[in-house]
Amino acid sequence: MTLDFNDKQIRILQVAEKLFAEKGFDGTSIRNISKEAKINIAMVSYYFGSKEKMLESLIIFRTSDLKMQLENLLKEALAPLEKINKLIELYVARINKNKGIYQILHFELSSKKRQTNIKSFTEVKKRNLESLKQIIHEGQENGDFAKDINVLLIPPTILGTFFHFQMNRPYYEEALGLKTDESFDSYVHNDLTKHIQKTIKALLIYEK
Amino acid sequence: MTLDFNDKQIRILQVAEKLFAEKGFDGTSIRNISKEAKINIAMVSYYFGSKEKMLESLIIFRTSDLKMQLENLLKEALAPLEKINKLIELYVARINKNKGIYQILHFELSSKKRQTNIKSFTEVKKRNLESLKQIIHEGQENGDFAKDINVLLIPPTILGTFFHFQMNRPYYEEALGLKTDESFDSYVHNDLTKHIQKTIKALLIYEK
DNA sequence: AATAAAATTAAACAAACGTTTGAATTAAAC
DNA sequence: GTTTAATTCAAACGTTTGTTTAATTTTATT
Repeated sequence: MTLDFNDKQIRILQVAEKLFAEKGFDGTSIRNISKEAKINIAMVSYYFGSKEKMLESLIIFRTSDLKMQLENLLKEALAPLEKINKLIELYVARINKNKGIYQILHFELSSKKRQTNIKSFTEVKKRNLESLKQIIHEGQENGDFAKDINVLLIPPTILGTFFHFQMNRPYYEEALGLKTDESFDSYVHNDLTKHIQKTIKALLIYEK
Repeated sequence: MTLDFNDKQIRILQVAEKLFAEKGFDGTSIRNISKEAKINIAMVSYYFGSKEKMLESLIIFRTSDLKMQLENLLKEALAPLEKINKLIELYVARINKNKGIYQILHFELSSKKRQTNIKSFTEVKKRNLESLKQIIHEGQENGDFAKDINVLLIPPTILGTFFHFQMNRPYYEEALGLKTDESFDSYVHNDLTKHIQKTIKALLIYEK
C-alpha cells in the first residue's frame, strides 16, 4: 500500500501499464511483461507478490496525486464557470497524459472479475462529485447556472465523451487526418477539450 | 459470414455474449462457456471453427439489423430536432438492450489484439455519421441549429455519456438507489436518455 | 431396416499460463 | 575481507488454455 517503489519496480509498472492498456489484463502475460521490460519472469512475483497485486500497485502508483490537484483547483478564486472549465481541462489533460492507467481502470472497472482493486478509486469518484456539486451550487446561487441540473450526470458526459474519443482513436485518427501522436494530442487538448467545455456550458446555462 | 445459426449455435452465442461482457474475451475460456451452456467443449470448434471466429459470428449476429433501423428513422417526416431526439432514443434503447455485445465491442475495439473483427463495425459508424450530418445540416438550413457545430464530436458525447454510465453501473446503482434491474433500466430509458437529449439540444442551439 | 450424415462425447494434445524453487550472483553491512 | 542480505536467474511446478482426435450416439435419408 506504500508508494516507495524503486527504479526497477517503476520500470516494470510502466511496461505493465502499456501492455495492460493495449491488450487488457488477461490478454497480457507475465512473460510478455518480462520480455519487454528485459527482466526475469520471477521478478514480478518477487517484487509485487503476484500479477494481481502488481495491478493494485499500478493503480496506487498512478492515482495518488489526483486528490491534491483537485483540492488546489477548488481553492482558487474563480467564477463557477471558470472553475468548471478548469476542471474539465484538468481532467482531460490528466487522463490524456495517463491514458494507459485510465484505460485499464475503465476496463477492469466494468469487469466483474476484479472488484477488489477499485474500491479506493470509487472513493476518489465520490469526492470528485462533491467538489462538482459545490461548484455548481455556487453558480446557481449567483444566477449563472440553471436550477434543474442533475449533477450526477455531468461527469459521465465529460468523461464519457473523452473516453469514447480515446477508445475509438484509430477511427478518429483517420476521420480527422491526425497522423502523428502530436497532432492527436493537440486535437484533444484544443478541439476536444473546447467541445466538452462548450457542451457542459450549454447544458449548465440552458433553461428548458 | 451468413446469418443462419441454428438453435444450439444461438444458445452458445448467447452464453458467450454474457460471459465475454462480464469477464472479457481473454478472461473467458471455452470451458466456461461450455459449462454454462451445458455443451461439450468441442462444440465451439465444431460449430464456429475457433474461439476467435465465434466472436466474429457473435458480432455479425448482433449488429445485422442496426442499419435498417437507422434508415427507417431518416425517412420519417420530422423536424431535425425531433429526429435527433429519436436517434438518441434509438441508440440508447438499442445499446441498453444489447449491452452485452456493445460492451464487448467497446473493449475489443480499443484492444490492439483483435483489429480484424471490427472492420465491418467501422463501416456502420461511418454510415451513421453521414446520417447525423444530414440531419444537422437540415436543422442549420432552417435556422434551428447553430452554425459552428463539429458533427464528428456529437456521437462521442451521446455514446460516451451512455457508455460511461453503463460501465460504472455499480457506482450509479448505489448513488441513485437503483436496486433492481427494472429501476436501473427505467432510469436509463427516462432520466439518462433525457439528459443526453437535453445536452445535445443545448449544444446544437447554443450560440457562442 | 439399412445406410449415410450430423451431432456429441471423453480423452488427449501441445502450448502457455502464473507461481515457486534453489542455486548463483551482486550489493550492503560489519 | 568476511558475513549477511538482497537480487537475479534458469528450470521446473502443476494448471489451464484452445484445439484435435477418434469413437459413439443421434438424426435423416433412402
